[in-house]
Amino acid sequence: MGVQEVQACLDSAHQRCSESGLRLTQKREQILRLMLEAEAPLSPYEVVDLYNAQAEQNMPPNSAYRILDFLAEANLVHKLNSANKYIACSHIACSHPHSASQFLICSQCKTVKEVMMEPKLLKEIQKNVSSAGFKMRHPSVELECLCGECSES
Amino acid sequence: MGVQEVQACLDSAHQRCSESGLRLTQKREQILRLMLEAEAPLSPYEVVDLYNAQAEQNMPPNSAYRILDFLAEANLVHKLNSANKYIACSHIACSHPHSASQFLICSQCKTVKEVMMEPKLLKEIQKNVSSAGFKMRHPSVELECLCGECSES
DNA sequence: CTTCTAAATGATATGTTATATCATTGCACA
DNA sequence: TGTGCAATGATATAACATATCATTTAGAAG
Repeated sequence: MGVQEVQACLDSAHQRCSESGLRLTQKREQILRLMLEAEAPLSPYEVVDLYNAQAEQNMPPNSAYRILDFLAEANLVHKLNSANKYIACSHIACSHPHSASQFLICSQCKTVKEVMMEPKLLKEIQKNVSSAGFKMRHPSVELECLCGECSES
Repeated sequence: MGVQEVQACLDSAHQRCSESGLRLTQKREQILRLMLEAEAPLSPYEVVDLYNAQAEQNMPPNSAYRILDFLAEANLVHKLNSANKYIACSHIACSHPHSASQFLICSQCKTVKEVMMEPKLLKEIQKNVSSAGFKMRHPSVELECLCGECSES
């Protein structure tokens, strides 16, 4: 993601936060920037290492956990439960609303692709869920895959 | 699951393993029995504790990890990646083939319900995957939900 | 511009989960 | 009944996650 795009995301993030009364503090913004630039899923400890290397500071792990949780709550990053990692949302700067995401996770090289689910597909899944007496809490799906490159080799 | 059902699953598991050249050793069978009786997702360490309590032995954690991995490879238990837990497959003793599973995981009380996906639904998901150049490796889906009871309170 | 307050972050310790390495046991096969 | 490989055990330690309390900082109120 280019510098301008990152900046656009940060601006948009600031706006969305202030609209909903959330505080996008300096640290949180720094971490969000880092996630946007990474464009790959990062664990809290990886975030710590990256941040400390870049900022020559010493963020404790619990801060990284807290900040990532905040960003996930604010829908600025997604939590990939199956990998215990976080990845920047690829639609922060978009203005139009989005359907749920499918995360395709290559179990070999760990790249992640976020694709949209058709509303119809989401509805079908939710139908299964509700007929079992459950309610979906987080309309996203993580799938264990092989990416194009890895499935060739 | 009743005693007879558990036994039927174990018998079926033995047969399936010998057919495919896998060794369902005594330890592995004991762990599988334990998982079948539990009917709930268990972490490797929970398996260790249960086993040690029942058998008055002292299984090291790495053995539990290895055995659970084996059972998952053999499709006798499912690995729930989002929870890092394992749950006995609810269809070991069935003779007919099965479609992929949807695991509905209550994020509050942690109960899990395994429901089947209609082949049509699975196909749609796979279509999304392949049009992104990926291949599904494990046709199962874990969904963060609230169960009936928890969504009431 | 201060002062107050609550939220955010830091420091520290420790609990929990996962894995690496090597020794030992046990089962299949000759 | 040895022999060799797979399975398991023993041990240590790495990696991950969280709990608790101290400190700082940002925003509200005066």
